[in-house]
Amino acid sequence: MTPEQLSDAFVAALADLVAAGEITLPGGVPATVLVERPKVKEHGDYATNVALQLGKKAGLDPREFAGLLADRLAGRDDIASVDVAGPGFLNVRVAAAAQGSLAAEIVRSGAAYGTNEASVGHRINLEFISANPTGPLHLGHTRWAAVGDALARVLRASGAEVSTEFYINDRGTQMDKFGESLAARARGEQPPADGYHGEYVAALAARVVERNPSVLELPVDEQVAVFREAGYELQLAEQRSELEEFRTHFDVWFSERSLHGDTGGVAGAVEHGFDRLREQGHLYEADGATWMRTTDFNDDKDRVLVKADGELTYFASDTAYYVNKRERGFDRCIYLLGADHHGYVGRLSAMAACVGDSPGEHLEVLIGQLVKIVQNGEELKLSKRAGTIVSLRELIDLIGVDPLRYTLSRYPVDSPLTLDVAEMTSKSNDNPVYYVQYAHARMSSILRNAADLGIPVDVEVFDAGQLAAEQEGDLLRALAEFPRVVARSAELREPHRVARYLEATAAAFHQFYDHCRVLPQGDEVVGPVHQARLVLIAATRQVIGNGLGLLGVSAPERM
RNA sequence: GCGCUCGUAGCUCAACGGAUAGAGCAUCUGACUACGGAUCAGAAGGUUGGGGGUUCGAAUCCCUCCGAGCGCGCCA
Repeated sequence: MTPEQLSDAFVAALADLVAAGEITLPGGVPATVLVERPKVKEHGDYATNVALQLGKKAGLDPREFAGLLADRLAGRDDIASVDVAGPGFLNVRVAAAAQGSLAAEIVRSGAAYGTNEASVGHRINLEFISANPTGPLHLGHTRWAAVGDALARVLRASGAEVSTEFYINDRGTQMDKFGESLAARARGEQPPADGYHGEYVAALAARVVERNPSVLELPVDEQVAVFREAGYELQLAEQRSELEEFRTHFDVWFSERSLHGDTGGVAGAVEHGFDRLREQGHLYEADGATWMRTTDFNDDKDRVLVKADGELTYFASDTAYYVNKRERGFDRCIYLLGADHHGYVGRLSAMAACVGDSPGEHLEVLIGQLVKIVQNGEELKLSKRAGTIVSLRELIDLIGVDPLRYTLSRYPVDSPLTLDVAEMTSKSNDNPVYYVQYAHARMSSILRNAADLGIPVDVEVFDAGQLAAEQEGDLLRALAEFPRVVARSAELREPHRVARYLEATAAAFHQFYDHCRVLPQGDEVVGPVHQARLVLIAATRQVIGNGLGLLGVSAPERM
């Protein structure tokens, strides 16, 4: 029995009580009842506070109200007991057979178990990382890569239509500084003070020269353009391949230049955005510049779109990009931004309002706190010689994709984070990723052994009533939670819930394993218990595998 | 100065407004004739930064103070 089915049972009971005239509910019968897993075992398999919530409305003492509900549910054969506890909680114990049948359902569903309908109909544009193509991706970007990609997977599993996008900031003065820095390095000179200084600049410059052997024979001002464009191409290709290696896939790589018609991509996008603002009455001219009146919507100050010298601001591009996203049919545009960009949230929200949208609904900003990484008690910051923050490349080499992705996605993004290299690379239980993966490998091993013994995993001969041990019940309840965990992760934009859930479920498995023998020993004859437990193992392995998949982490057969 | 985010065990972090605030690490004690010990069982560790308020009930919501990080360009 799943929590959803129990919720339906409560709703039906409420409707019955109303129909029988035993209670009155001024607000009507709710569509769902909140059913949760109690932390304490004594409180049953499931609990609900529905009587506490509705008791007052019904004009009844919560305990009395709860008692009426308990009587209604007590007769069902899938429910073993319903007790009223404390101020009016209802504690439910599910019949063993009803609990156990879930294992067979999971095996039948396979990879589809956990998918749900919570976000069906949502067309979501999910933008993250969006780094400048002027250098390597670093630790901060890596956090967004792991979290953003996991979020996309969780949203899709909940039925949403999702496009992941990387906005390439390939326009503006930093690109020229980039070109100047590369050219200077190629000539053996120091880059300009406000240019790019990392060691990678010299390496990149060398690659550009390799591709364009005669570039240094050009006049200096022409060199810059060649270095800028070639460096851009090389650096972007590196970002893309590293992200693919990190299993973070973007559906769309969106060039800022394309908004300006520079590459013919979305010609007139900026002007089109201005038209929208003008229609809505939030565009004005002052001091030779063109402004958006974002203060109409709680921004601190109005924002310039076209500078007095005729140049467009970065914010003008962002506005055009947002309008473009909306016109591509996305009804929710989600931005993952670092804490150092939180000052941008106010103007983004105001901008959405200025073009006629509702911030918080059409435009959603997730702010992530900063990450630090320490090794041997010291912060890994500047790989001094490279002059760059620790890069995605270095992180993958040092830690590995699985531990890196898992570790970064098991924390909520709004918590500042300190990672320890030793912990992430440790192959023991101080490293949650191995704890979870080990459970998967262990179950795979049992299933291999069963196959060797000629014992099939057969959901048809499966007798759910055999799974009556305490650890089996705990494990089954954990498995039943999976779809709602996925749904909630999607709704709250919190993929870390999946990781936490996997850890709890792996623990439930290990405890079950310790207590319940799955395969027959010695001369023992294969019996219903063995067959039932094999189905339970197959179901658990499926759930752990599905969950790891949502985080983009591999589920190994062997370790 | 204004604004945003964050303060939970020694450390790193969890916890739809729910019942006795939970895990891992570190510390201490147990379980190997191993379906994979990368595991399991147990001990110890807390005035959820302080103080008010809201209610049946607050780590969570509101106010205030303290502390930390970040942001406040016709930069990108």
